[in-house]
Amino acid sequence: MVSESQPVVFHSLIRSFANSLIEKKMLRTHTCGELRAEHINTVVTLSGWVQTVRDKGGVLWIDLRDRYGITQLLLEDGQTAPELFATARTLGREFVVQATGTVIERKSKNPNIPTGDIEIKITELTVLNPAKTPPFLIEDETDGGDDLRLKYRYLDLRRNPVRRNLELRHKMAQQTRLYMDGQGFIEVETPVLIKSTPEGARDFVVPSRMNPGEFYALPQSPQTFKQLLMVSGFDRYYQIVKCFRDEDLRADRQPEFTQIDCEMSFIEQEDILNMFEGLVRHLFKAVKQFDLAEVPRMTYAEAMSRYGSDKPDTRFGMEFVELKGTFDTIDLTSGKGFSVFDSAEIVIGINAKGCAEYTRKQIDELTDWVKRPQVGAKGLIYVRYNQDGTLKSSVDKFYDETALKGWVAHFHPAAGPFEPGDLMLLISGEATKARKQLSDLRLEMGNRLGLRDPAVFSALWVLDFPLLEYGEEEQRWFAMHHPFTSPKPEDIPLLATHPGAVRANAYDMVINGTEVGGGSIRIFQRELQARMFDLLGFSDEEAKAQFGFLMDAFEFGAPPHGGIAFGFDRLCSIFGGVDSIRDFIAFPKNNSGRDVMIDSPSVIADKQLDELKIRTVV
RNA sequence: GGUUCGGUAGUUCAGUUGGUUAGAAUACCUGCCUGUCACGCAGGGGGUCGCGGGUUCGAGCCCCGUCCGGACCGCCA
Repeated sequence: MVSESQPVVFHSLIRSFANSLIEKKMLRTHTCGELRAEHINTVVTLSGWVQTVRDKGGVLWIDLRDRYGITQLLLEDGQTAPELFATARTLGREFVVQATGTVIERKSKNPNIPTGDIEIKITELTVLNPAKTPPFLIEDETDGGDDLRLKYRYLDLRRNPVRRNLELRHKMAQQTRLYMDGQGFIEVETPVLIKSTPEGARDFVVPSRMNPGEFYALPQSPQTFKQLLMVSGFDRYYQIVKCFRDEDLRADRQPEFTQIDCEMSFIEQEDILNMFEGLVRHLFKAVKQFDLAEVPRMTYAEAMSRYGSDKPDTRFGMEFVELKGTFDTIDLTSGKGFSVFDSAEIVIGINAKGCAEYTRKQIDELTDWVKRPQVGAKGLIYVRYNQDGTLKSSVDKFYDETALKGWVAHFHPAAGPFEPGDLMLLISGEATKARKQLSDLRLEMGNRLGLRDPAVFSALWVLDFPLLEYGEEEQRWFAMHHPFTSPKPEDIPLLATHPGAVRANAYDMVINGTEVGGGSIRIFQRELQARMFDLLGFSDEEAKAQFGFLMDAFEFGAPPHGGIAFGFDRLCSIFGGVDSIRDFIAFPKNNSGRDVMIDSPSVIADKQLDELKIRTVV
């Protein structure tokens, strides 16, 4: 469309643009989204991007687009100057143009767009800047793949769906600040160049030129700083803050992401739960006009036994039923002996309602699905409750109908009453693994049965997480949340005897199966904090070197405190009803942590490496 | 680090058992068209089939390697 061999045209473009500036004419009097029937007969000037040109010969329309909408420009044979037609016929997609004309009523209206009653009969048309043909369609339903869209993100951001996501994000941030401010919280910025710590996720590190051989780390969260702010007496702090983790990416994980980070003093867990249930409810109301139901609470242990997950999707039931295990179980000892069940620590199942008509092929396919390495089940047992009341299972060789009827009767109402037409899917094995596998299958069945509607919101508090988990490889205990999390007072005696049984004053908020926020009541006494570090395998010296400043601070009058942090990007994506957080971030990284638009990370010059004293001399 | 799917026109994709000149849609270009708004009609241009090697009379298709991308597992206190 625009060839490089048009210097004359370009010069004239620049001249006409200059002229319009010299005439002190406004580049626009209105946006492309605001003109309505009441503006008819007004002379207006619009500027924007050419969405499309529809040339009918005797009449030609230009759809002019900006962030606010699309307005149709009209050129008509006999009414519009021929030069304007000539200019209009040079326009390509995404040219930036300015047009002046009169708002008129359309002969044929378009009820699908807000400006569809009017059009602009133009008298002036200026190309402010031509454009190359974009590599993908700038339309709601684009033909561009993810990679291409990221490479030309500035074009992708012109599209309505992505722009709307950023507008949603803006609204979420605004409403968060409104709520937090209303509750007396103060927003304090904490440093970005901080200190690397061995616990938790990998740090991004930044070499220090002035301190050769030494490195800053970018914060995984402002955790220690917000605790220090509590010691300073800022009893209600929050921050909408960038955090960094050098771990592998996912659709819902970026190396840099944003948290709503909060901390309060002189509070108990109950205060935090109420305060931030309030925040989430406020956001739903203000942004989605949705009245979120009171957020139910569930202990970690309960979540694991009912859903096999610490972040269950509670938009649908399909709860676990234990046929063998630790809770409400039945006798599975069969006369013929089914070694798989006999040797299993646990046998658990779900009710896939209405799936009894699944063919052998479909069940085989499900079996293959759970046997994939990502899920890792050894197999899948089914019991089909036929419409005629008979039962058919994959273990008919081992269990008679009476036994199977016992299983069916064992399915409690929360699992979905087991009725003719239903399909029981059972997984057995070691408890932790089997629960995880059945949880994966439950979510997959939820997807297949359309039970995970993105327009439905179900929130949940998960409470009483274990304080510690054992790392088999390292042969030591790790903090499940982080090392500043306080144990439940009544469990403190267990620290010495059964560390794995100690429950933490820690809580997560889960919405639609996604962990959107998590926090804890912190340790605020030096003694207990030192004991935690000891349990986590820190020597006194290490603890002092890593967190001495915090331990010191605890000796200068630390108040009882606790807090929570919400994953802001995730929260936005859930509000938007989308799984990926990428389209709620203006310029995200791809799956390999690369920004394909600016091509980073990239190599740096030897000179820079020399200055930083980190150059490897070969 | 691993599993898996993919890489063919600007773009999104199809391409049979290895066999003639690699197709479709859309985008782009040209012409026609006075009420379009996913405009329509007619015509046209556009390909190192990611890259390297191998098997074969013959490779988009098979094999090996490699690069890139997606989803997932590990990882993410």
